[in-house]
Amino acid sequence: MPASTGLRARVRAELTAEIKDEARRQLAESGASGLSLRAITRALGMASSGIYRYFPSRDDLLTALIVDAYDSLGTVAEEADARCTRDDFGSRWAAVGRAIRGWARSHPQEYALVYGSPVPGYRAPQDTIGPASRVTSVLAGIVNEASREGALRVGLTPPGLPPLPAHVAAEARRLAEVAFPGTPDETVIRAIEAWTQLFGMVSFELFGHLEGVITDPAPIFDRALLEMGTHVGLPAPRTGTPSSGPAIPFPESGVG
Amino acid sequence: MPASTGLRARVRAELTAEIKDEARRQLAESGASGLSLRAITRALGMASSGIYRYFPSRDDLLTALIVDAYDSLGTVAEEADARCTRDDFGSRWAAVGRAIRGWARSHPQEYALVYGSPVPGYRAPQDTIGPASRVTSVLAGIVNEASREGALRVGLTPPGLPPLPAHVAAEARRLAEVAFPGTPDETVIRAIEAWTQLFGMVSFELFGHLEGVITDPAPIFDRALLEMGTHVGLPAPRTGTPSSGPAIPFPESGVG
DNA sequence: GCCAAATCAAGAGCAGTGCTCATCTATTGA
DNA sequence: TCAATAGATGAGCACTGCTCTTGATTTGGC
Repeated sequence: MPASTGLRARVRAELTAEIKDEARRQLAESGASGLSLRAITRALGMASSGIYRYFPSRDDLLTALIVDAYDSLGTVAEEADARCTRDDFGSRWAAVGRAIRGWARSHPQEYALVYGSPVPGYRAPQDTIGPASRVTSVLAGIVNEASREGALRVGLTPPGLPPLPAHVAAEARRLAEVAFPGTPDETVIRAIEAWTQLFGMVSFELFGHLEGVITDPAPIFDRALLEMGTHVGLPAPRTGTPSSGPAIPFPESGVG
Repeated sequence: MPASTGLRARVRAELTAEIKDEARRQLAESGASGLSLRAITRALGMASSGIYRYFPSRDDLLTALIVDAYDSLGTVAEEADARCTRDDFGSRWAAVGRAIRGWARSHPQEYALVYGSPVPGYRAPQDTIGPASRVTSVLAGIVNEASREGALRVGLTPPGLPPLPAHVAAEARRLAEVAFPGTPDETVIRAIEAWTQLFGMVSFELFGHLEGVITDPAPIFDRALLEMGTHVGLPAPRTGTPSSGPAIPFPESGVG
């Protein structure tokens, strides 16, 4: 018995983890609203009322799962980025995009939990905004570093298009201050567009809106990644055309 | 007593409509999983078991609401398109995009129902794919007509980018046959990108992922619409810069 | 080592849910 | 007119989240 405050605290931490693990298992096979506190306690062999000492309500459990999901996705994105050659910005963008899609496909219910419709009557607490920003930071970081090293193509607005309206430019400047230091307004706006495009496509695929429209989303997704990277001014990947892995099959293997 | 089969059938249709109306009301204030059949019957003053003669299960009611939502959104998109000058393709694209966002903002729970995470344990039946395709058809129709009338800018892939990979081109050709007759492969793929970008941005706004990132989404959304229209080769709107209406406020007013 | 205080486990219970079923009534078509 | 059918009803089942009381354990200060 090393730590005085150890025994009880450790068994509590263990049970908390077990509850979350079982919750994740049920989430994976029944979805968010199929998650039942009583079923969890039943699987763990404890009394149904006992779980409330660990998670004061169902929403609190859900929040914990959301935080974990954001963290899991954030880690995957960061690792994918870290695996790339630092100044190959096009490849980094593509790699992170593919990592996000891969994580979403191997954790569909957790993806739905964080990027689907907000759970009814549930308002995201402050705890989630920290972990939520990790993925976004990775994507923004690529654009920022490319900008800092002069690898970004600028002057993006084509001749036929009007320049950024005042409201848009103002928003871009505000955003540049907090997340895109030294990046041109046009680039900031296009980064937002690419960001929403990326998650829009993943969500459409995961939520079934590509069914009957696109037979194999992987190559389309890769092409979109390439074109959106170009759209924000990133250079093309050096290592040739990126690939989202196997064509049709993409079981539970994905990233951890 | 005019029609022999009339009285009973009409009162049944009326009650069915009343149930859906009450369901929509509850949906708007409690979300999809807050929808309770018993609460509906309570509000309608009928026995709780009576509702099952009109909707055999909760999922069937949900399906009916989904179909109605798709139809409502489809109508709004078609009307917005119809209001535009036929050969002003840039304006049509922008108008339909803004109509979609407007409908989503005034029917957030119904939008979440159809474009959010699929409700747990619920698989979309065939009934939904027809109405679901209406919005998509409007968007595709704009690109198609522009293509047919030679208003589409082609040769979109910039010098630095590789041409469409074989898999992507094949998918584009397949899609062109069913939805984009005579439209170049590059355009088809970019239309898919613009489509997912549009709904990606609306979903991010509706589901709170723009919170703390973008203060006023309307101008950004308009700019994205403009740039994505250009991305697929549509000409710029003739009527100047489009506007998504009032800056911040956007209450329940929207489209019906 | 003792003992009050805090923590935890357990079970009963409440109000709510979707859904089924037997029963009774009202409408229908022949 | 009358059997067949559709509709309305209330009881009941199994489930849910959550509360509260009761009793057993572990803790930290003395």
